[in-house]
Amino acid sequence: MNSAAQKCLPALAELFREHGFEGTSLSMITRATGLGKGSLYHAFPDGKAQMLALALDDISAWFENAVFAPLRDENAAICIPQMLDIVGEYFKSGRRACLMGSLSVAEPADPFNQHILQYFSAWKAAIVAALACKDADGVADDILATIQGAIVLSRALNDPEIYDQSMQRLKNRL
Amino acid sequence: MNSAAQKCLPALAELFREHGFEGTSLSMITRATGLGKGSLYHAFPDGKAQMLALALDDISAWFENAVFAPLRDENAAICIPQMLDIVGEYFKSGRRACLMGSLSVAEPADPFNQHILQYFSAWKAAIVAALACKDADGVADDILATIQGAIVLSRALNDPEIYDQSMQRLKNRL
DNA sequence: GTCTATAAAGCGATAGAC
DNA sequence: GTCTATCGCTTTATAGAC
Repeated sequence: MNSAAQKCLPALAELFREHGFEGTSLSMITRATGLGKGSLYHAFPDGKAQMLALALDDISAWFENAVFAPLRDENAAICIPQMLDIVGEYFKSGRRACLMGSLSVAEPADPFNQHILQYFSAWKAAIVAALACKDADGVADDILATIQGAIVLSRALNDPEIYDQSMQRLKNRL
Repeated sequence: MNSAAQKCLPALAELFREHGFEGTSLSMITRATGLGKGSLYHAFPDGKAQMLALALDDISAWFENAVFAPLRDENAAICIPQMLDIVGEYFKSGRRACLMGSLSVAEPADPFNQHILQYFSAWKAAIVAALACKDADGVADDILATIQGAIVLSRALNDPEIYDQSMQRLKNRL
């Protein structure tokens, strides 16, 4: 993949986040990236589906470095709350949707289910490894579900405080 | 609204749930409902947007009767777990997405934000009234976020048990 | 009230000049 | 590597027969 393609992946992710896969048109993409259709198809020969697939890979890579890796290096009591802070910043306290999460509840799904499954599996595995306690599996599910649910609810009620307060309560009960 | 329109609202909701608003085409709708375009535009003069709007109203009405109303009639210790069971059945342990929730994280949103806000506000208010305890607001957010997050996660990991176990843990900590 | 036919616009994708 | 022009198709929506 060339650097022009690499550079526009964040903009693509943002579009898919806000409008979904079918709701994001090539004309929206040319507008947002400043690249014509010719350039886009030079960078992404397989078209829109590849744009989403690579945007998802880009997101996974970011999480691997910024979220999953640190969980393997420190002890749970410290690193889980740290993770929640980093993730809260990434999702802008729920103002920003989770692309992986939103694709898992709607959209064509089939071709991208693998990306989504791998993302959440890797995240969960990293949390389980950090916890190393009884029912770590259940607690990890609880953490991930609370994050995803807080995003949905704070967006639905248009109130980022709901996200922050949900994370505070999550920290308290861990 | 005529009865033919009323009758096909559940089928419409199911389509929008699985494919999103933009991902659901009129040809998919004619196939799923058995109604031609002429009939559809007779029932829904304002087209696809009205189909979604009325499907959302239909969902809200169902929740009002089956979920919100019972919360106002009984005491919290009994009715909250009962609500979780009814809702779990409705969402088929996360196999079925929440249309309101999925619209709140993606899609055109703007025209439908009001429906979504009202749905979650009413649900939250009913829970708060049933709880009648300190920080009822926070606990209600916790309940709603856990439900929404459990749907996202169990769909992403393709494992309905995650939904059921999340609800079990939620009951335990209430 | 339901159908078929059709209109107008936008879609994803391609070709070819530069 | 980026552009413009264009293809073929599907989209939403409408018109009019029955």
